[in-house]
Amino acid sequence: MSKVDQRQLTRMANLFAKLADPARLRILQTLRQGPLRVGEIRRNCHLKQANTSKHLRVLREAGLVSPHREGTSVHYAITEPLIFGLCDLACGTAKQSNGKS
Amino acid sequence: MSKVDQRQLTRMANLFAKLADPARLRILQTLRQGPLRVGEIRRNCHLKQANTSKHLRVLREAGLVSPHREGTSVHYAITEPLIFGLCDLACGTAKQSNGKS
DNA sequence: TTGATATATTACTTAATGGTAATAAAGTAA
DNA sequence: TTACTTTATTACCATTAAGTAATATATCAA
Repeated sequence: MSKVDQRQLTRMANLFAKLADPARLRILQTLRQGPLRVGEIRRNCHLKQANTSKHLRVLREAGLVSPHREGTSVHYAITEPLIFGLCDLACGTAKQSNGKS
Repeated sequence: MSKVDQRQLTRMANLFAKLADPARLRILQTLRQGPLRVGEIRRNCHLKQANTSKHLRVLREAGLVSPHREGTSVHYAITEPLIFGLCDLACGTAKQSNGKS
């Protein structure tokens, strides 16, 4: 990361922003085992229907997950497995670093 | 990351939130080479004085950097080098994943 | 067509955040 | 003490984002 320009910093910040939500992290964690329908995600994450849809949209527009219609339901799958490296690292790092935010 | 509870997800999300700002990423990148005074950080990152101070506070309260007074000036140093693993990973991941956020 | 189910979107409120100017506080020197 | 420098804080504005209820859309079945 010796030479990172402003655009790249902004892209990195945007990616971090997508991951800066417990609900979305939970969704990603849930999808880690494989694709799921929206309803399954919603139940697993204890989210309201509209809220689930909004979070999935954020992840979808960020290119982290992708939808696949199957009848009346829509399956979502991880499209960027690299993010789990980020999640795992953050999981370890966040264990002691408890900012008083 | 097989078993992550809600608290841990929140901690992870909080950490990601601290990194979800280009100015803060730039500050961290600047400090990567070694401690710097606030004024130097401010000039290097092209930030206003108050803004620099605010971002440093966020990073400080998150436990990512720590201050050290030396006369009238204050030096800031990285206290959690692990975050650079996150930054480097995000830097690589963010190159292609361009969400339209 | 109607009805039922699954998902997405809209409108709205509330809360959090970044940037800035002005001010305060801390340290040093004279 | 006063004056100067450096950093921190406050008050304010504008923007963004999360959660929710209501509505819309899509698909299939009868």
